[in-house]
Amino acid sequence: MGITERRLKEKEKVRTAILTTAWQMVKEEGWQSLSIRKIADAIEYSVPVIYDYFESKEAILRQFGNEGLRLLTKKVQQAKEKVTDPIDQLKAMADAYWNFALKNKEYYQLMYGVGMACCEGKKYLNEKDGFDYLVMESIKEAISKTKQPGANVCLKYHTFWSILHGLVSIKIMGNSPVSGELNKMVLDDAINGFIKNLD
Amino acid sequence: MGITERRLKEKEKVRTAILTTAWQMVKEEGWQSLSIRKIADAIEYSVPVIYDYFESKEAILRQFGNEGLRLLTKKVQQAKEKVTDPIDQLKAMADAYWNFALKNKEYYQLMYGVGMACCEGKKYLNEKDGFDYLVMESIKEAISKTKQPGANVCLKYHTFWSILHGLVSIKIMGNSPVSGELNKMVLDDAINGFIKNLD
DNA sequence: TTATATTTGCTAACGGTGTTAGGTAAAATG
DNA sequence: CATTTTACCTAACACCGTTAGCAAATATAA
Repeated sequence: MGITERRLKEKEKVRTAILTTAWQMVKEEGWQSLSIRKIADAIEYSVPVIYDYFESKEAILRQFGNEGLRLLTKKVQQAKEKVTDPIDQLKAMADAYWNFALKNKEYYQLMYGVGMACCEGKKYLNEKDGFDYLVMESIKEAISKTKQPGANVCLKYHTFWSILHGLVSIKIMGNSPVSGELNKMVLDDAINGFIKNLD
Repeated sequence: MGITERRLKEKEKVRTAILTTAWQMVKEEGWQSLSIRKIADAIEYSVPVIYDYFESKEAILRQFGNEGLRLLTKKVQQAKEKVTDPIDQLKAMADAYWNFALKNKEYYQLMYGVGMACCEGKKYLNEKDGFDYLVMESIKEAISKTKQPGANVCLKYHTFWSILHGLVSIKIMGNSPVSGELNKMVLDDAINGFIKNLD
């Protein structure tokens, strides 16, 4: 069965060629200028061939969206594992989130629709699986040591995430009048406020 | 000169017809489905006529963007004027911002590129004129009464805005697992944290 | 009033997009 | 060897923003 195997591998080759070409284009010119036709042109196939591998352009975007989510979750998890104190964990995770988003602007844009086509949002994410769990765990632990151990963990998680997302998307959109270093200070400031308020 | 006057008024009529038709479409089907051709069709003119009134589609969007900004600023200002204590002002402004964004989703999306085409951001806003000033004023005053009157006002403003924007854009994208009432609690929670951290 | 100039609006096109119908030639299967 | 499946293509459909160029109506000047 060597022949069909080679066939399968070549199909896989085309598939990855589509993805890597698409990714390269996005890195170079942004999501808005990514087109099926350009991909087809670059991999030297005709346009309909793309549709043998992906049912639509959106399917390609979904692929990247989920990939980004996986990478982000991994980074956050690794950051968390380096420390044990829940407060430190929250700080480390905020840092990791921030760094990921800015180093992988394209992923973040796609994942959360920051300045993207197609507003529906969430479209390109199956679930926000790991991240919420990782954060809520630390919050729960941190809260248990305070005067109000009955505080709503889900609410606190949502606040945490909102702060992060707001900061990141303002930064990514380039709407920020604040320069690079100061931005990191804003992050620390906001997270500090969040932590103080846990108590 | 009654004739030319009537002419001018009729030109103005077409211009506003373009805008109101566009706005209606956006309200009904979102920004992504707004097209020059559909507008032309709806106002029963041919396509190039649109270009006698607006130099491009982007110019139309800019129009709405600035309009949204003006409305938001007004709402925030009104909210601020109702109270005198700076802390209360910050809370009131946060509330006003939140309410405006959710009641005028379309404006907010356009203004800050939440799930929109064309990422560049800020594209549709001349300046973020009034809002920043209004907020910074209250922050300055609030800080002066604390132990650290030397804190960076600009940084604090940026933190404040990030929290708001994060919350709002998560809510608008429908990515939020949190329901309506809880969302308001998240806002209050986050702003409380911010205020505690001013001290 | 007539001749010229300006405005107003149109059709038709250019180059771009995602997507699909339908056909051909090569390869795999019986 | 015949048949079916696969791989791939050309050409089209229905959209999009934008613009060139023309015809008719109107306003201005002689």
